[in-house]
Amino acid sequence: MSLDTRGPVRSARRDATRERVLDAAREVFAERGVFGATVEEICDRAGFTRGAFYSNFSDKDDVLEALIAREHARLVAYLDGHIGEVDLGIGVLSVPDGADPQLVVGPLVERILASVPGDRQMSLVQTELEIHAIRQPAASRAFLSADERFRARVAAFIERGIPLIGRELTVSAEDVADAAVAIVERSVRASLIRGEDDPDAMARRVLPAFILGVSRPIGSARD
Amino acid sequence: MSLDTRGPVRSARRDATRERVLDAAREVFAERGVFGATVEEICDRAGFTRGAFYSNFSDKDDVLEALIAREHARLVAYLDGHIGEVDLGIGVLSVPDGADPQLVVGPLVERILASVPGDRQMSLVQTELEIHAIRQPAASRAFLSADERFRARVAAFIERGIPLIGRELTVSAEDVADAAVAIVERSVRASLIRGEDDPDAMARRVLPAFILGVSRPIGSARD
DNA sequence: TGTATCCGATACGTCAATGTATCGGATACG
DNA sequence: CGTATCCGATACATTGACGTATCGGATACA
Repeated sequence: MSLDTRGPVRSARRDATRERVLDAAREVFAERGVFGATVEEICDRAGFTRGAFYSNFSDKDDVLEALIAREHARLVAYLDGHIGEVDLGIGVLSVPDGADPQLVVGPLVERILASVPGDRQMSLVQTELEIHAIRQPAASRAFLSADERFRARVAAFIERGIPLIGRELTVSAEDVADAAVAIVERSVRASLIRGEDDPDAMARRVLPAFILGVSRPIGSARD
Repeated sequence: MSLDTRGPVRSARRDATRERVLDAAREVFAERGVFGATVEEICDRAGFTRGAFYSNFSDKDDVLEALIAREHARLVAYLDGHIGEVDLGIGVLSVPDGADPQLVVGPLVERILASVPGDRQMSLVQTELEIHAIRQPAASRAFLSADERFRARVAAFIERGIPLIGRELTVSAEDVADAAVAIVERSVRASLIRGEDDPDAMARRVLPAFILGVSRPIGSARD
């Protein structure tokens, strides 16, 4: 009469095949879109038959949910890791009072961009998950709250970072986060569309000016 | 032995049903994605049977191509019309030398945003067409060049507009165009995801600061 | 080593979507 | 008013994707 608290089944083998299926699902969702993806193609790419799939997931929506969770977890882990690094960077950069702000912001942007994954599949999956959330809000609660937390994290980072370069925001950190993310994402997508090599090129050129535009030197209050 | 120069068949009736099919295709591509869309659903929404469809288009790729062309034509027409209006607006706004730039840029941004269509279906279709171009570059030459021309037009508008408010760009007009479009698009999508009412809210708050950030008063040259 | 359990593979029925071939009503035209 | 043409509807064969039921090899454990 063991209590048997097992919810979803657990085993090394099972976890491994779930991972392989999720990897494949990521590819297929990226290339074909959520609705265009077929269970069959996911299985092919994973090197399994559909038997394996249905033994691990109930249907396409189920993998989608699992994938959203995994993507979010990865993204946050990635951010946390690299934003840690960036924080260190800012410490190193710390501002000689009255220095040219361009010269401070440039390297900072450089560091941040270097820590952002800008590959094709990432871009496609994120976009696909986002527009799926617009199409099917009910089916994407997970994405919604994940997105919210991601945004909060970026905003918090900005809020902490700006004072470290001797400035203060003139626009809410959330809005700055949204806009900055928008610029980076579009930079990546534009480079993919136009077949350019450096995904961050546009962001690198624009972000410094943007950051200066939404902030002012500490103490120079207007309004 | 009439020369018979007719390329694609033309008739009022034919054109009308093609339009209805294209409208339906737009809906379905928006809601299901290009790969997820089925000819059947397009026909259902258009109120036709598949017979009508195959009499007018050879397959899904064919409608897609036609839709890309139509969307681009519409967008450009829309831009031309409304950018004309905005030009007038700038004339009216023209700057009292040395005025607070915020006060000049704010209303300008307001005008521009008012002339941007930010509805759900537009946002979904544009995004879908864009990521389809990334997935299938070969199949999307049309979108590619259309996108290029659109971008050039926005850049040209910015290049003309900035001096009219007494400033000059410190970043290329193309980059500013890319980033501004990115911000507006994300503003719309974010409001859709979060179920907010005003699609342009974020853009309205951020764009003025952005524009000031990528420009400087004429004559205040640095570098 | 023997045995129970797990889990991926195989096989099957079902259904939806495709594209073609054909039909028939409407429209254009003499 | 009659006839030819156009074009959307109908019918059909085919394919591919789905989900279930079942089988059998591998792994875990005594």
